[in-house]
Amino acid sequence: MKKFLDLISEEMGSAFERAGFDATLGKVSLSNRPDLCEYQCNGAMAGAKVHKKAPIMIANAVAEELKESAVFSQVEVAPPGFLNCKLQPAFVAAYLEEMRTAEKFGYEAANEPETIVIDYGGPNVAKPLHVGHLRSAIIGESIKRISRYAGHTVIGDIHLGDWGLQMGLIIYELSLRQPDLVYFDPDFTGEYPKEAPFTISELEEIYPTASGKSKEDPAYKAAAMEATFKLQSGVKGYRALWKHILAVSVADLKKNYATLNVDFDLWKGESDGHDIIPGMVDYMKKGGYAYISEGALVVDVKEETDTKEIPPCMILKSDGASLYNTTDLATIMDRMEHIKPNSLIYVVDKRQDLYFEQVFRCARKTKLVGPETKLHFVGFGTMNGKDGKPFKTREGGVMRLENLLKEINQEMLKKILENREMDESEAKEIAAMVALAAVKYGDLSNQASKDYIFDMERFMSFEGDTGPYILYTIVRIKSILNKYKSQGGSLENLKLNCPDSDSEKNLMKEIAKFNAMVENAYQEIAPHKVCAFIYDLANAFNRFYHETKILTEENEEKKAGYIALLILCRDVLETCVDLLGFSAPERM
RNA sequence: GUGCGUUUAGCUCAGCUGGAUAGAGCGUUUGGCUACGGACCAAAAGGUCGGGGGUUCGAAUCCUCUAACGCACGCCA
Repeated sequence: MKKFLDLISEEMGSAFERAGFDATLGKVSLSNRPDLCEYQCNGAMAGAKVHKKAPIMIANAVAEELKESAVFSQVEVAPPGFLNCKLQPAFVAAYLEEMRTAEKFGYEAANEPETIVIDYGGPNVAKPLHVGHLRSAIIGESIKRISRYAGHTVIGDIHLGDWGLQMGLIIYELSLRQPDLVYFDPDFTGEYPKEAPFTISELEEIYPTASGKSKEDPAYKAAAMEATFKLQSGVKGYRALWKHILAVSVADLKKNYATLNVDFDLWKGESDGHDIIPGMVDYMKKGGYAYISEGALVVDVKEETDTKEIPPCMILKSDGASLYNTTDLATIMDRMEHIKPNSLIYVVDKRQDLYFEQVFRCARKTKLVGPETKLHFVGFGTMNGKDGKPFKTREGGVMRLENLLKEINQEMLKKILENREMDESEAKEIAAMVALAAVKYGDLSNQASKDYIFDMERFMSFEGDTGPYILYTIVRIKSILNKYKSQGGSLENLKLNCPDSDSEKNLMKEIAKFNAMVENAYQEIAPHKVCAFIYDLANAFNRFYHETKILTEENEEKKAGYIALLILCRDVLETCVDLLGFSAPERM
């Protein structure tokens, strides 16, 4: 379906043409003077120069052409040349009726689907998720869903941190605690046990302990590095142990991401790049891209247009070890070879901007990535506390994600039980849904690139621009529809009314923005536009609801039309909420 | 030091890519429950869009200078 504004603009454009002016001047936009009109066109002003005619004259001529329009019920001219328009209710209703019955509400998904890899999440193995991981998960998940809705093949890759010194630390610490484990016996030739010799909570304790020791004790650190090296060079027992660590950790991560309603198509990690690193390094050397500088292997990524010095992209450290850039480049190489994406999107802390600039340039220069493949860095800002400083626990430590969510769920449960009577298990389930909406909406309604203040009290409020308010609106609609059904009404064979109140027409116009909004959110990689849309839509619905007797409407046909509008409104809202990565309960 | 980002109502944030009187929410003040969920709705007050200069019919938006804050700047990830 054509976009609503485009249709209106076409009508306006053809009037410009008939009056002897350029049709492209007929671009119509939402009015910023709602007291005067619904839509406006400023083309007469823009066209004054080209056509060497006063704007007011152009506008008058155009308005004259639109007197019998099926689209506009009113076109007025205001100095110096604004065209102020109102729409025919029947035109609005017809558009909505088409939307209602169309696939995806008339949103035209891409007819040549692209393959898009989204790299987000980025947790470290054996370390609990903390609030720093929250934004990547929430934003990445939403971008994935939006891109998918736009018709593309989207692959979400978690990109685990599973290969660095952290692994050596854990293995070494284990060797001290349980030296008798077969993994540490170099002469062992049998099968290693299937069960891991530790649980996730033990792992989570081992890592910080080991990390602390290595900072104090150089000998300990050296031993851990030795263990890292042994692991990376393929010592069997170490690899077997590493696999256990990975398995235990991934199982726990899956559980945690599931509560966030976040899931990944690929659970690849830095380790998956490891095997291709030697080949890649070779390739970069042979191609003449990489050279030794200050002992390290680097690729120059400077460009003439740079306004500042861009340091070279480091491929190998001076001791020959790989680093972050190395595994990222290897991962890119791997993805280009096996997935051949049209586009790669990284949802990462914005402080890594320069690193990714280097990595992207390096990937292009070395032709790992061709010019036809897009590389996007979606850097997100820091999640701050109410004091404007990075979010911490009350004690000043790093907040575990699990604890944060638990706290929020409890608060929400309390709120819900205050307002409604229901049994505890249902209340808990609903509280979790609403709490998740609060957290996600609170995050996504801000522009991703900006820092934002994580104010749980505000996010959890049922009033204002919040997740719970959106859910409340959806639940309210569902409740009305249920009542309608229980009164014997049918939800089938309905048809929208021609709107006869401002609030009904206004609600329809809000819904009509849907396809343009999705397109925009996809193009701009901007989930917050979805939030802005549903907030406006929820407001428009509540206004309509407040002014309209729906179930007590005596004219059955009209009542059915209201119901059709409610269904459409609910469906659009639920679709959008799904694009953001949460969902609405039946009641709350 | 260099580069990037941010700066819009008391607070938290939008601003559709240059349009008329800059918008929401929270908070404050006020009004509205005999209808379908008042967890709602309506209204008021609140602004030199960090500051200066420029571009043009017209600037929060584009250019330039400047200030404050944040971040990043080769062997961490």
